[in-house]
Amino acid sequence: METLAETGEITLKLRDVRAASGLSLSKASELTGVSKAMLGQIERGESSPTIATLWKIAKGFQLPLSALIGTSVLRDSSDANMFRTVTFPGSIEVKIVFPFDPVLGAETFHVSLTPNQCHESPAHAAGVTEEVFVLDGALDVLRDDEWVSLHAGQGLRFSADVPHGYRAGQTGAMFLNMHHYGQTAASEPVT
Amino acid sequence: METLAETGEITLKLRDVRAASGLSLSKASELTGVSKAMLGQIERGESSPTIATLWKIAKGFQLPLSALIGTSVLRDSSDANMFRTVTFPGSIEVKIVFPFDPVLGAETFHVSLTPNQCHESPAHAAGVTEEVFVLDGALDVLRDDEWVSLHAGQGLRFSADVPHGYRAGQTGAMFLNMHHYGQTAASEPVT
DNA sequence: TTCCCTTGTACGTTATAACGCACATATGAT
DNA sequence: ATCATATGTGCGTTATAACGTACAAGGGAA
Repeated sequence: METLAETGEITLKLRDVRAASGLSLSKASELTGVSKAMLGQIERGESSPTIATLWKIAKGFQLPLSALIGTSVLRDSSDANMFRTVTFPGSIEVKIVFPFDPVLGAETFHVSLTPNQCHESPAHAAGVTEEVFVLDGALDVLRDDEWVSLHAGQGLRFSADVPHGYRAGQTGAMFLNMHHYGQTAASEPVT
Repeated sequence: METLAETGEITLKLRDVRAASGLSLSKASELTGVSKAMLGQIERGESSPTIATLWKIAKGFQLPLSALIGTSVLRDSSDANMFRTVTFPGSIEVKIVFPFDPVLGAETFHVSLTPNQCHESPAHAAGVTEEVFVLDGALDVLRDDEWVSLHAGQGLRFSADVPHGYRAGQTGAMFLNMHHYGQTAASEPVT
């Protein structure tokens, strides 16, 4: 089995997490039930832990597993990218509310539809989920070959790995559209 | 080391994933580079794979790691849980727009604040990100010891692992509040 | 039926994850 | 300075993940 050093691939975020919590290896050991020797080796990339022990560690630190596997420190995208109003050409008017963040695997758009305007969308990649929250007007969402009617203040969550679509009512519609992509940790090897 | 059968804990979704793709153990083996014997044991819960091999599998199937670890088939929460108006007692009025989904690791609330009402929130777990989208009124968000002013139609994304807070303007405020937890898979043990 | 191929599982071996303990190096106190 | 405690790393042993091969069971096709 290859080691992290040999493959040059990413190290788990364990060291960062532990440093952040200010715990020693010993404390972390009794907290997680994993020997401190093992914890040390994992931090140094000398060992590729089992998901069982990874789970113990995450549980001990009360963190989700993803907090350990991905690289990527959460960067604050609020300043630079906030309120950017890049608008897609062509059919519908789309503003970027929250740009895509690889850590979250999510992005949010603000979509405006003219009265009775219809927009069809092909199937996205597997595992993609969309959320729709209607801000104003009436909106029909095509999900599983069925149109679901929504009005302002209502929301709908659905899998976007099948063809789907949006259709505004007679007064047009404005809605938030969140895209959730599987997870991003996936883009980097772990050992 | 305990086995899945002994601890009664969750099995990885490998069997489901492979069944869905219609591949045999042999095919899956040469696709992922993991021996078919190992794949079989993992499916039966007789072995707790290393994250290294888990990564190989995910890579072979072109899936994110999260597709293998969590349980939880993506359930459509649109029908049953939509518009549930569970309201927190005490201070602020919160409605659940999108309930927490372990697959997405995300949830969305609809929060209403009375004029000048203020709500402080302690630091959440590491890796938690919040997004705020103002629907109506004026809202100040405390982020990094600094109040950021938002009005209707604006959004703000920030790390929620530090204390933060919300303060409505003189006309009150309504806003969507999205919580992104790292990833999910965290809610269930893996071996 | 018999042959052939594929499915998934069982066995024996090797590689290594995980453990407990001991050690070297701090950092602090008296 | 010495003593004390705690840090992180190295070593030897055990448990087990991972491999390769061999095997029993289930189809087809002749």
